[in-house]
Amino acid sequence: MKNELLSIGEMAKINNISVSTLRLYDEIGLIKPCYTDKESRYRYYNIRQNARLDMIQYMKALGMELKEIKEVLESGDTKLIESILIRRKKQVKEQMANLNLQLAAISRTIESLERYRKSPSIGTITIEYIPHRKIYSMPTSINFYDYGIEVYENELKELKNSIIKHNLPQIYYCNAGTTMKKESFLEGKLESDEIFVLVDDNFPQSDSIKRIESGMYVCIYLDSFDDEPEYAKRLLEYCKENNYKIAGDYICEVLTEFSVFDDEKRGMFLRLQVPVAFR
Amino acid sequence: MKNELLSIGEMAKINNISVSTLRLYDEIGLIKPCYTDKESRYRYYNIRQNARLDMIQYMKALGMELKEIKEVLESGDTKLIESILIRRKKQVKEQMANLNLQLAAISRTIESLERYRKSPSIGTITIEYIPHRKIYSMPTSINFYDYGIEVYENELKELKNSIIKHNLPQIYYCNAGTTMKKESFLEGKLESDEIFVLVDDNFPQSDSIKRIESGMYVCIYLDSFDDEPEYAKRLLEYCKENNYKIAGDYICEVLTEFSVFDDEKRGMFLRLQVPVAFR
DNA sequence: TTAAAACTCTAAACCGACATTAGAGTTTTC
DNA sequence: GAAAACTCTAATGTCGGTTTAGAGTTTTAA
Repeated sequence: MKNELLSIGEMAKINNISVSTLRLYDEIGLIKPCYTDKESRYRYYNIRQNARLDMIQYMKALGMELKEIKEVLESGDTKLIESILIRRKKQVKEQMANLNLQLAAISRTIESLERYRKSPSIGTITIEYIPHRKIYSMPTSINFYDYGIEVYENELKELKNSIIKHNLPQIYYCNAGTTMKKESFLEGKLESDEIFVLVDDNFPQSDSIKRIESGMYVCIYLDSFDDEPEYAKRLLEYCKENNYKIAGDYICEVLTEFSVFDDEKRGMFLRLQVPVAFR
Repeated sequence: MKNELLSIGEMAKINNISVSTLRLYDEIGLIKPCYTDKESRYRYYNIRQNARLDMIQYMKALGMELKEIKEVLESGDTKLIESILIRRKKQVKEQMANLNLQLAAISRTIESLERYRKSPSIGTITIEYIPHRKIYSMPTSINFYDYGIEVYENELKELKNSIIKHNLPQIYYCNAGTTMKKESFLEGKLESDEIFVLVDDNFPQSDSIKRIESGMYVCIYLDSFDDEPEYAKRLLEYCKENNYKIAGDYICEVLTEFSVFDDEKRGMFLRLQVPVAFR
């Protein structure tokens, strides 16, 4: 085999890279053809240049930027590569943590959509066992039942900002809800107590994390916040009629939220629930 | 709290988003301000629009593209979201697998650089225990010792292409090496047998994967392929002088490769090695 | 030798999801 | 009423390429 020159196409082919990428690398000075015809401006490479191209591709595979690769190749400084790689390692770890959260959130969302499709119709009352849950919560500063949706939106924003401020993963910001003290519920008053988002075990521990115990709940389904007062009343009446003993605080839980139908209103699927004791 | 209008800046602030992003979303029709002043063209939002913006941010956090989000919001089709999310889930899993390989490769590279800095000087002969290794290998079709570096480069390319063709992770393409039969080595001939890359346990099983057993090796260090014949000879002589019994095939291993100093030659750190038996 | 096929050239535009900038106009605050 | 703070549009930059158009060059086959 002779010391042949390779055209850009040949060089591209044996290196599994595109011709335009090779031209780009020439342009930014990452790897220059060993010979360029002065007339035709055709680029010609040498098979020995594969070494450099391999190195470039390897560093790219490690996630380094072209600028960094160029710097490293120009300086010939192994300390520089090392510092870049150490930085990159941290980055990759962060990315992986993010992807993990994302994957969990995607799964939750798909499940939530499935549940939505198979859920009972509006107004249905059920008695369900609900496993324990974890919530990230904040006490409400105003009783939004006395005001409109705007106040609720504000409270929700504050909850979200609190998550952001504490550098916690924002991806749980679906499946929100509110609670109300058992006493208020029993009196038929609507008094918000706290606002929350459901989180899972991946969520970092903090003071704002509470556990809602598992148990039997009497539930009613609805699809708009506006109807909450009416449906909460129905729920209470149902419990009284059946002599169920209410064992804890009332929860209004967003099962699915897709404001896809209306620009301004939250398109929702809600479940109001109170724990009941049978003994 | 009144039904106030929010300026773009206020809207941006409460939603932890930039003003320019809000303008972009307006432009592409993802979320339009509920009112635009006809004179000043100032944009004004309503706090109830947070619902839609939240939804957008949530879908973005799930890794959906703006185009997809727009489609979903416009169609109001939960089936569409689901199909997008299922696709996305696969994507995320692939990305995670890639990042895992990348992380391992970065660690290997950092280690390799460290080793390079602490390694014995060129020509040093050592007797080392080397743990077992796994290699992805191909028999050489030409004895490149009889030809130049070009032939070696070609063989290396073929090995790489074989990895690509079989859809195996390319990131192992560092730490290459060659082997030679024990008999050839003993006769002082240089006859390449196979060319390989070192892989780890993450690498998928295949017919081309071989195991090199752990054991005691007599090694010599060098920094250029050109010197291999001479150093291989020294290694053989050393073994003979000390009456070491050569117990297996000769290996030429690239410990560190950084062609950062020279455009055309592989800047390398090599270790020639033969297993020896003491009993 | 010549025509066709295959290749290569430069320069510019495109991708996505924004960020930035310039220069002009508007609203709020003091 | 002035200054500060905000907002507007339109254009440009970011990264790592890919694509395209239109022109020129090299190789292949007849």
